[in-house]
Amino acid sequence: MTVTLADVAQACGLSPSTVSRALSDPGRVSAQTRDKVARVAREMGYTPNRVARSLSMGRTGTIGLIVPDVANPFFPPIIKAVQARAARKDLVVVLADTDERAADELDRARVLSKQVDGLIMVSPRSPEPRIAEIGRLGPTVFVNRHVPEHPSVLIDNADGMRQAVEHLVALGHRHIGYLAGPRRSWSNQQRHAAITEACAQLGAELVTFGPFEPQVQAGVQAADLLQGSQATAVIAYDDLIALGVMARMSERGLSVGRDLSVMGIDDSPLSGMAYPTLTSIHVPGAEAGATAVDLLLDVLDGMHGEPPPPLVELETYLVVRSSTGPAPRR
Amino acid sequence: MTVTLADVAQACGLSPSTVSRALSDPGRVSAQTRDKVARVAREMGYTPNRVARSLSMGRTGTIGLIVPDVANPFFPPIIKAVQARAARKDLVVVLADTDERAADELDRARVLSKQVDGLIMVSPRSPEPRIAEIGRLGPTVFVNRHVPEHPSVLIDNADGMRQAVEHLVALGHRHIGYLAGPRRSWSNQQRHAAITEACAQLGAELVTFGPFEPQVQAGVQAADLLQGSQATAVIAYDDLIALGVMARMSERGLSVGRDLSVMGIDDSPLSGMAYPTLTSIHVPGAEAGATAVDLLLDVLDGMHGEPPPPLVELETYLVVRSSTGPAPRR
DNA sequence: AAACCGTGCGCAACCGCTTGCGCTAGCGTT
DNA sequence: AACGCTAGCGCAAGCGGTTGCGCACGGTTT
Repeated sequence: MTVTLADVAQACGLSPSTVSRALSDPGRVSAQTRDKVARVAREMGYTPNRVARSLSMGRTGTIGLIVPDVANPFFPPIIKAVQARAARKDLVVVLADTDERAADELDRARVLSKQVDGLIMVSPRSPEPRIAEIGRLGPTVFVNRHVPEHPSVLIDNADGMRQAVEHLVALGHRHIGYLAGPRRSWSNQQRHAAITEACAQLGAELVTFGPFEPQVQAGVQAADLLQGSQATAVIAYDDLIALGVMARMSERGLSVGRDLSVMGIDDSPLSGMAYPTLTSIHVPGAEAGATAVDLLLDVLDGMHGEPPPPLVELETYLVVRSSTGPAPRR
Repeated sequence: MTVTLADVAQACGLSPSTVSRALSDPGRVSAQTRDKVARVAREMGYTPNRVARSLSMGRTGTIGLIVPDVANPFFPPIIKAVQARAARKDLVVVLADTDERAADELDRARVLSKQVDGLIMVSPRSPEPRIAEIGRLGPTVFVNRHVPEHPSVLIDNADGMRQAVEHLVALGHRHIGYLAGPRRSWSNQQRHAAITEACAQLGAELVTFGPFEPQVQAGVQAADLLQGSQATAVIAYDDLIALGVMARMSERGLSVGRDLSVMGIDDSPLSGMAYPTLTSIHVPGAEAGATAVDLLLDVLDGMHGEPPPPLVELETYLVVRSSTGPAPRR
């Protein structure tokens, strides 16, 4: 049925070993042999069996990618970038979605780890010890979470949050709300801390609400909690929540950008399409994904000198749109 | 380092074959043996090597999923559903993104086909012969494209389009525009044909523009092409294009829903968040994804009776929001 | 008591490819 | 002319499981 290396070898009157070398490591065989093998292989329609190769080489040519929620618009660009970068390195990527269930992360990682060369964990929600266990499963790089002893690509949340607060303060806002993300989210912790600090330094008062799931629906709830608050501006943990807030506000007849300023984080493609367009902190997801692949490959290829675990931090920047405006007089 | 079946066997004083059976097919060994093996395996931290198993069984426990663009919001729900359904069947999914390049589909499919049990091709753009070739690579189910001799899950575009046109005609529109999707897109052809027919039957005049890529930016261009047209309402190939049109119209000071009615197709999560909210034809992406997995499994498991290639057609329905309204008087 | 049978395991081949090592032949040295 | 070296291949042993077949043993039939 399917043509194997042995078949080609027989057709060429050579041994399988030679054919193998001719195909994968030309230069170790004579020029004629190489050409002949190449020709016969093509004629016979030979395609190497990747599984067999994996078994004997101990390398699968596959990387695992685990994300909390494929449907959250923050992740697709990352997934896409990982896929693209991996593809050009002749790797395939297996994808797992934990549906925001932290408990599933370890399980999924366990399953995948047995058939991939390395793992990329994006925005993992698991508690510290469990994360460590995941790290022990095999070469792993973390995105959006700092894990000691492991390469990670992080977002410079501190800087982004500072820009956000500066922007609001410049517009005259003195009472700012933060709509927190999942309690277990590392980036939520980062963002919260950074905002707190920025507010303190810039003389704004901060009120925190939440935690909220990163979903539009949660933003809708959040909007109602804002009712009794002093806040004239809110920063949401992510664009989804921000969109929910805006939708609900508009529904209640309030004008976002005038009566209330709303900022998102991620600058997902949505932000430009919403109404009003959403001011957001741009987070370079695609870049993060590509970088993660690079780091992983560094670990896989260069088992040399054991360089200190690389830690890449990506810059963010503020994108001002129309959901933020001058603080209303009271 | 890593503990293998042989290690466990030795520790138990048994042969590898027995251990293998004890683990995968209890019932073929005595109760005591089964328990002992299970215990020792656990103690030693044995985890089967999936690659080795794949090689000897000829089954990888992996399915391939190829989509045109992960970043297009229509696809993530499908991906998520496929992943979820596969996971509960103990399958992992490898994902490939062709970035809307039809030419890449066959290549990616070739690569994946060698390490998966089956393939799911979502909205493939390749021309007929190439599709056939993909189908020959191994068990394949197609989503959003009808491929004879292969299981496919389709969207009942005809019905959806008819609903769309009926809606517009009921609002008094007599000149309708269709913003076509990629020429090679099967669903674009379907939709175009269905709209054409519906317009003919319902007495509306149809003008087609495009083709356009399924991107917001393309919608922006499309909006400008609409300028000189008679059309008082447009149906876009997908939500993205529709959103682009709306954005551009608003920018030009026109009121979508009054001056011009706009409809999308897909009813992606975006539609509810846009401004104005987008009337759209709901396409059950998640359901399609899950169904595709089921069909694929049918093919893989039941090599029995060779039932006629199943063809599942999913229903669509109209979701009226505020981007469509009565036709303006002229 | 002899023939018979089912249960529980082990043997060994195999899945398809990679790779360390050894052999051979042809070449250049001295 | 005898010898060492190297380029080019083949042998065979894995990689870690699965599985058809046969064997031994204790227990039933007659």
